[in-house]
Amino acid sequence: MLPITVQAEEESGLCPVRAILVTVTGKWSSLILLALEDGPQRFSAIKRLIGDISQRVLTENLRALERDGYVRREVVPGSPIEVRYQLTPMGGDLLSRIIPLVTWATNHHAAVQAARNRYDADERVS
Amino acid sequence: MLPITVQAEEESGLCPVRAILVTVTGKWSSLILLALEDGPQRFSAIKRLIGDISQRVLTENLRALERDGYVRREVVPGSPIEVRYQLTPMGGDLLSRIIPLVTWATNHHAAVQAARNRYDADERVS
DNA sequence: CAGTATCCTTTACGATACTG
DNA sequence: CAGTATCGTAAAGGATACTG
Repeated sequence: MLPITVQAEEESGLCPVRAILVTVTGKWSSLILLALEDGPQRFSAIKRLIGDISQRVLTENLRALERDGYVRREVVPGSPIEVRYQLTPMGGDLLSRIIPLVTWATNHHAAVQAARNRYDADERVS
Repeated sequence: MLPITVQAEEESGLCPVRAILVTVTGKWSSLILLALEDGPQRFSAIKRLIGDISQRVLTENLRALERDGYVRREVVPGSPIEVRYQLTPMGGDLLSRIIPLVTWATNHHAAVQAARNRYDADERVS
């Protein structure tokens, strides 16, 4: 096993590593980080890239990512105003560990789908 | 940007890669996979390793992981019965992409905590 | 444009009790 | 031991309307 505490610490909330993973492994976080891979993007561009995320939830997630230091938010004054989001160095570093996972998923989604179909077929019988 | 569809496909549900990521990036999945890193474990051992997961939720998550082909469930008859869970080759392969992320989190949790403190302090002022 | 505010539904989860 | 069943709570998320 890795030298990390899988188990949460009872006294002081969560194991610090768990505290990071909770954010990173959220439903939207990795997708948002991915959307910033090629450089800064405006709010609306990120929303368009992901597609099925609501404005409210995107804002929430961007704030959480900003809070953790993965993303920087920059307001360009004007009317209408423009807000750019970009990866910080730490965010880029994190993304470089997420990308292998996404690549893996790209290469294995057929195998996973097959496994699901097999499982569901067996379920139907039993 | 990577050659994957960040955006969901409107017609047929989700982009297949997204369909994998939803499971993989769940709150518990990576922890369960991690608990199986060193070899097969019984249900109760996994539960003890993670600590703060309820029996119901652990069962649910193990079933999902089994369905996707990452984990194999094996019942050893007897009384009381024993159920072993172990990684499949595909599950082990997936875990090898998750571990760098966990290692990264281990090495950066202090920096993230500092970023959070900074952000929260600024919030208090504004 | 980039949010905020509000409402409402869905999902995830924990706790507890029970069983082969 | 390894579940299943049931209940209740809390968090996540979608939809819509409104604003500097």
